[in-house]
Amino acid sequence: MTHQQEEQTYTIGELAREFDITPRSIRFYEEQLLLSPRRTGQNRIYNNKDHVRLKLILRGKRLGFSLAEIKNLFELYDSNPDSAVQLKTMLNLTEQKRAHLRQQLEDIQMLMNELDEVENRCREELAQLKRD
Amino acid sequence: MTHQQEEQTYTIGELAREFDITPRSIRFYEEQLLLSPRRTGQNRIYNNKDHVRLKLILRGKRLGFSLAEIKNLFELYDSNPDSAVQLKTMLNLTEQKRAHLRQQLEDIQMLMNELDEVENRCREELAQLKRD
DNA sequence: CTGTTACCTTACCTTAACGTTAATTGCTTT
DNA sequence: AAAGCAATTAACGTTAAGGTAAGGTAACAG
Repeated sequence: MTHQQEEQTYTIGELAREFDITPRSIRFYEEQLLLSPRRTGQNRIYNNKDHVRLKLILRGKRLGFSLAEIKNLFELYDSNPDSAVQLKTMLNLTEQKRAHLRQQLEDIQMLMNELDEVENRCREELAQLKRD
Repeated sequence: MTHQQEEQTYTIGELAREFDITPRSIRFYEEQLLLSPRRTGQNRIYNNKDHVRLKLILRGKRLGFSLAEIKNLFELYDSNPDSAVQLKTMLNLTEQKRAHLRQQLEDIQMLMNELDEVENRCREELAQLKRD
């Protein structure tokens, strides 16, 4: 019984559609060494690991990280965590990122509050207008 | 008793230092119509309103908004909310921004979780190394 | 065989958000 | 008066993240 590892694969077009980006972007991420899909002839074939990576890339982007930063994180994550030095470096970096995220959370909180106020004022004024 | 409204003012250098950006950036924001300080002769004089605006600009930037978007938000915020149409437009836009922020919150949550895992793994490995 | 579709590469173009440099101006401090 | 400092304008340079156009290949449909 040959145990075929039927791993799922994707074409570049499929990924582009799924994540609502252009193939150009995906190729660009590869050019920047954030992805490295297999090939069949010329064509790129993406597997599950690539799929996950792409998702992470986009998540990182939404949070305002540059592709270079995302690449760094990948490299850290992938690097065999063998030396204490490496591990400590990693801890430092995660702490930096954490600080960044905390700042963003704070910003979001303040903005949300302001949006609430604006919205309330709007609603009141709308109500006023209706009353006439 | 002449009630002097001693409003606080700032030079461009003071603002730059306070917010840890360059004067160039502040002038650029003005060029993009996000600020419009008074002048004494050639020199720019910023008041409290400008100070608040600058803070908002930077907050917006940290959240990934473009200067153009921030400008739009300012204009909406400033526009006299007189017509029902205007108010409804505003409500729509705030809802859009809200969705954006929610997405970011979700992203941050997932990233935080992943950072936690990575960190824990690192700490365990460090402990391992020490034990030898 | 022709056309369509999806993929490919190469190469140049674009936009946002400043950085950098240069040349100038007006204090104020020595 | 000279020097130093903070401000000014103008203009060109830079970087990131793709967009876009041109030309080419492979598979398949009619």
